[in-house]
Amino acid sequence: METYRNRYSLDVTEDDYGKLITVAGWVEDIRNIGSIAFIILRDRKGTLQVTALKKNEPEIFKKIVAISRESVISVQGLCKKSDKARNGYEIIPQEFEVLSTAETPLPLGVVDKVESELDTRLDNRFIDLRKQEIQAIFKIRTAIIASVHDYLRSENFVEVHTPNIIATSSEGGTDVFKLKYFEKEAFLAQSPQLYKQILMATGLDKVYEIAWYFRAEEHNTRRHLNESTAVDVEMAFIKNEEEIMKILENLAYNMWKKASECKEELEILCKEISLPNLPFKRVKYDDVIKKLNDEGSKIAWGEDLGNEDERLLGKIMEDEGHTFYFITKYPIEIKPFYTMPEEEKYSRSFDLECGGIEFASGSQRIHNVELLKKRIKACDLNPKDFESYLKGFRYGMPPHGGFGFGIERFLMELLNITNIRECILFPRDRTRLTP
RNA sequence: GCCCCGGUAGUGUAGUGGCCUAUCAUCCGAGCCUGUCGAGCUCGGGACUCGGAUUCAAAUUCCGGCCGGGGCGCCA
Repeated sequence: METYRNRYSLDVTEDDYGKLITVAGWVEDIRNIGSIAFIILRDRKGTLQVTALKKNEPEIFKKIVAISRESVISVQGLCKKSDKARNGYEIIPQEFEVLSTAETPLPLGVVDKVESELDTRLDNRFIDLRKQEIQAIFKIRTAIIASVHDYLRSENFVEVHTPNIIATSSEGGTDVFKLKYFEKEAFLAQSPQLYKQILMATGLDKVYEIAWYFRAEEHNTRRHLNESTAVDVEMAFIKNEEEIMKILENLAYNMWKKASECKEELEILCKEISLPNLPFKRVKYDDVIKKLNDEGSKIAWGEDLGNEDERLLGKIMEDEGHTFYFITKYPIEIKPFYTMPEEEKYSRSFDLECGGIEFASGSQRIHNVELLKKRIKACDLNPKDFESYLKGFRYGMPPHGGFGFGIERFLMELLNITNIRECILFPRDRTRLTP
């Protein structure tokens, strides 16, 4: 054989009928009927059938019926029109090569009639990902990320890559992963927050990063990962947070829209996606508290929304016809130190929520170094630990703001996936460090 | 970090002191079968998370470890 593959299963057309073609992939199933045997061969596009008759090709027949499921093979054969085969054609093998033999039994069935637990699937993620419905999640993920690049570049954002190994924790407070950096102590970045802010002092004005977030919090839920990804955006010369919210809602809309265009994948997942209306509803924190209290929540002003409250609000907003909505003007005391205060007790901050789940969190930032130091102290942190960050504010820092937008959370809500671990290839959670 | 629940063949499960030489399906192996497509049929294979305790007797009760699931807090 000159090549292992010159057609994918679903790319075969009527023009190929009667011709020699070469296909390759994984043996999904073998059905040996005695004098005739079928192989269901799977590649990234779908499956096709290889049909072998014992009397015509006894040698190939013998090899075919002996192969184990999920082995990798390449087959050259006659592409024959057939009403009995699902794709309308089948391959009559002339040459047959086993590229890799799968051991038996499989740790996880690809097309078995029993479900497997998520833990088993994650332990054998490479097999789990052979399922088209699992692949569909990541194909949609690719499409979403492509839309992030498309949209933000169309708005003249510059893509950046900031360090993941950093000297101080990004936002203080929450747990960070410690590591040894030669003779020094370092941390894994909780987010690119401090660096994307420093970049606002450069004149790049608009930056974004598809960033890794590392969080050492010992949570054990279906909504949390210790290593996750996000779209981080920061932009300068803004008058207020509304300018950032406009970018965010357009970004979210574009991501949602792009996902809705993944017809094949959505069909595999049996999902339908309807587009939200722009602009998204803005609700002030004060009004959120009122709404929640009216519905029986005991939340007091000044508290952050708990999980139950977030879900309740999601329901309330849904009833009012809003899937996506912003919660704005949070009390300054429940926001991180870099958040721009407003009036006495509020802040120029916002969260983007969808159906009771927080997708993104952002704000206008403080650009005055003295105010920033004051806020750092007020949050029980030491300005000395933030010296290299603060330096960026001393030699000309324009007003700026931005947000972080969790990609896995977004996918989860988009596709109604109940466990966030399904939305990332190799999840890192409280106990999982492999694969 | 706190609380609740669980761990039985490769994968999923049934079994809550003796009916267990542990159920069923899937899977794996052998055989039959010329159109399968959740193929069918026959035969075979394979498991009680680990350590300790209670008991005449433990998959089953108790204690501890390990592993897993869920919730809360925190967050994205």
